[in-house]
Amino acid sequence: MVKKMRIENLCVNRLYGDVAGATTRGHKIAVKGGYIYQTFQGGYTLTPLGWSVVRKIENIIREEMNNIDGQEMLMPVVCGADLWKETGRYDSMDNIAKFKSRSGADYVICPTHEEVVTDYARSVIKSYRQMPFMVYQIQTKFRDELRVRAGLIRTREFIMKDGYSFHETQEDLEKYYKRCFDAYYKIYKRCGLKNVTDVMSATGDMGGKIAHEFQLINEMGEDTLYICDCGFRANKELEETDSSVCPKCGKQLNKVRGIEIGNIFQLGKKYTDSMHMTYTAEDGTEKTPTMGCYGIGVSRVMAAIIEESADDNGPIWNMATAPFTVEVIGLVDKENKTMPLAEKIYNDLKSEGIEVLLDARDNRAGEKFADADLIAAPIRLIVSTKNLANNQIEVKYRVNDHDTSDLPNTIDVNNYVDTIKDLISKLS
RNA sequence: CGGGGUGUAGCGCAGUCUGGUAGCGCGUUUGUCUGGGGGGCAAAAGGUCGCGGGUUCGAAUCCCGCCACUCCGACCA
Repeated sequence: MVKKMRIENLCVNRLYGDVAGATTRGHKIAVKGGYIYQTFQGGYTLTPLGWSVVRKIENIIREEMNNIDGQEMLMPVVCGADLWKETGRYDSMDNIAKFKSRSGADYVICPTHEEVVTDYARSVIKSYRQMPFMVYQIQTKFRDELRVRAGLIRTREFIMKDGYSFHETQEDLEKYYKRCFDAYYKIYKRCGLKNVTDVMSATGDMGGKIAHEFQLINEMGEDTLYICDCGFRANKELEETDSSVCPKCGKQLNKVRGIEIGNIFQLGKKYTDSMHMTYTAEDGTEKTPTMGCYGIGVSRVMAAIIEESADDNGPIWNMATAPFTVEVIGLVDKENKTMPLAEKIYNDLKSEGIEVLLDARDNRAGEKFADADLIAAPIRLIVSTKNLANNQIEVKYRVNDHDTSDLPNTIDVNNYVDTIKDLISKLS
């Protein structure tokens, strides 16, 4: 899936002026850069640019989930109401969108998939030998939230990675829970998120006893976190009692804002009990498995990256998440030497399997640079008469997870492919 | 769902109070000059002024109803 594109054909609308209704920096940039387009209140179209970022985040998540033995699958978005009535959540959850078919049957648009996955698992699992296992999916969810906020930070429709594990014992669940916990930190790091922490959280609609949220500490966050020097960390819902004192050590709690970018739960037997999922244990008796679930708001992660890493001109991706690896900009010259060379570099990089964007428009430099900042390819090549006079191509970097001070500012016009491949690996 | 706000050209807005033939900036198209951080000049295209009803000789403007969007709150990946 090698992506290459001329900028004028990229079906994305970058804005010049103000973005009406955007309250956070990240929301503004996401709209201004043309990553997202609001289709309705709480529902965004991911443009070719935004979707390519989301796909990269998804693939990072896939790799890390597969690394902890997760098995990817896909469940239906819409579900008959029966499964939800089995657990009682059809009536107890407020944000389920419900509708009736023409024949009058009740349906829900799944806000999460515990019921659906448990129904599947109980049809598959007969023996203790089949456990433990974890299945996950990356899929669109819909929650009829009362209020939306800040672009992709809080929407009604969103993309979520949801994983579900099944175990014989609480000990085994806890062991796996820890593996997943660690995998989450790897995911966020690979996505380029920096200020991530975990807090104990309330279990809410999901049920169970133990739950953790992964939070990006950021002023724009809608969650309030309480953090203590002794290591105690909790979110507001859990720690709403005497909010100023740590329940562990008695010291003063620090209050910070966070964007929730993941949530994991030790569910216990809430679903397996109510949905009568059993297996035959080693001793021959029928037993009920215990369960964990693991969510990441994928589209929200993209929003969180922009919220955390951006300058006044646009987002700052890393190599793993940027929509293009390299952008080649040809600056107009009278002799018409720069554009043919820009085209050649573009084609050469393309055939090397590098995701590359070409800006060879007959526009002024300022506009091209502004667009480049919004698209934010980590490596920017500028072909101009100025540097061509010395047989050089200028190179600029847009990353914040690597020191680029030792990297070259120009590249020899006769040997750019190897140099660029080397730069890509250095910045990855 | 409560309380505010807004709907006028692709985007951002003025005009509404005080009714009288639809405006500005940016973008788009054409020409031209320019050419390293969103440039200049000239011309052109583009609107049932959110929708429905009412008042009036005449409604973007006044009245009634509806819808959408948005901000703050309650709710949550």
